[in-house]
Amino acid sequence: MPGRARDADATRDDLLAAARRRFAAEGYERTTIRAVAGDVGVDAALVIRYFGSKEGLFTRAADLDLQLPDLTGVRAGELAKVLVDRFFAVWEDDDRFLALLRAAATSEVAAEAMRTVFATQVAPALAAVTDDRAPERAALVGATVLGFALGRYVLRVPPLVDMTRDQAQAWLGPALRHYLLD
Amino acid sequence: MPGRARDADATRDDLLAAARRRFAAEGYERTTIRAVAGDVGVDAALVIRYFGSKEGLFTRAADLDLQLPDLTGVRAGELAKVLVDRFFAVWEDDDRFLALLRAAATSEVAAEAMRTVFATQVAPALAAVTDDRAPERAALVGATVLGFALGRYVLRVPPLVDMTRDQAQAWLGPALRHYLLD
DNA sequence: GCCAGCTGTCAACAGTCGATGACATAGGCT
DNA sequence: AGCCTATGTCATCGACTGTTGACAGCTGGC
Repeated sequence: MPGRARDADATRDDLLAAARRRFAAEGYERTTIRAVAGDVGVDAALVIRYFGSKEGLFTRAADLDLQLPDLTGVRAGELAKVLVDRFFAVWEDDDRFLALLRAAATSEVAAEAMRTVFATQVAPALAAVTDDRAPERAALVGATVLGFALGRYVLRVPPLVDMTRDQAQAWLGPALRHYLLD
Repeated sequence: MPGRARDADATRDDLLAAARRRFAAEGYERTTIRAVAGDVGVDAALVIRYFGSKEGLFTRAADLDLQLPDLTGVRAGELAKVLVDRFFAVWEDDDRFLALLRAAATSEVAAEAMRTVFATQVAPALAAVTDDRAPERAALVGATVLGFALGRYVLRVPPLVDMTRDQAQAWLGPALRHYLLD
């Protein structure tokens, strides 16, 4: 019980949290297993034992659950607000999203993971409010929020960084509404 | 004159072209100087002699000139078409943009270069057609096209990949118009 | 014809990385 | 208490990286 108890599950969780921070801040290639292990105060070999490989660690660290609500019956005027709220929550509560976004630019595995998020989470949720061309609409909504997140969290373009959640909602709302309903 | 003439300028150009292809396809970290040199059939040390370092090579390879036209007096209905046309040209005529986009996700140098493109090319061009909140509007237009490019060329989201230039224009047009004029 | 300098090569270094397998230690169960 | 397994460490391997300095060969000007 003194200091670190020998609790494999807790160590695994710590490693995943550290991996998320590193992947989100530095991308896939610049993140080293040694650094992640060091953050937790553990040997790098343990990471390999627990997750098999660096790719295995990433896959486990960056699995993303958007938890999009059921949009059936949501009024058109409320749609964008609900979506933007949810995306902001995903972006800022956890490092998973940023880890996935940064890595997706250079890793085919991560890009595939991102496509899967689109296909299994975004598209089905939006299908409830669009009657035609659902895949295109979902892709355009995704591109919109990805572009915003890229500019705000990765490129750090000043006007996007300084924007409040409400301002972002006011700007993105009509665009999302257009992609979903026009 | 047989085979490769000993022409330093031509070799430099070949190296830059090869570097653009590699950076665009694999990102900054996965691109090795040895591979770029190998593509041209030259020793890796020569790359260092010509460009100083890997970062120097990247900077020279990924300098981007959008050549945005003067938008003064362009009718509101034509604005989006002009912009989308120009961006498609930049995306598909050269690998510079993709190299910069991919690298910007993991390299602070590349992110800074991207911010500079925003500040010195996009924002001034758009300032001609917006009267207030020009920086925000420019940033949102940038985020829109970046998000689209990310989905289409990097993540390869099927609906975006399959979209024709005209379809993209039809979808993006109203969104850009909103960001610029509303 | 020959030398000087531009163009390019070669070998190597110093560091880092992911991954492996042998080894140590702690702690619960009997 | 004593053992057995889960947990974690250590040393090391082999490959690859950016970068450097010494060297080689071609070519144009005197």
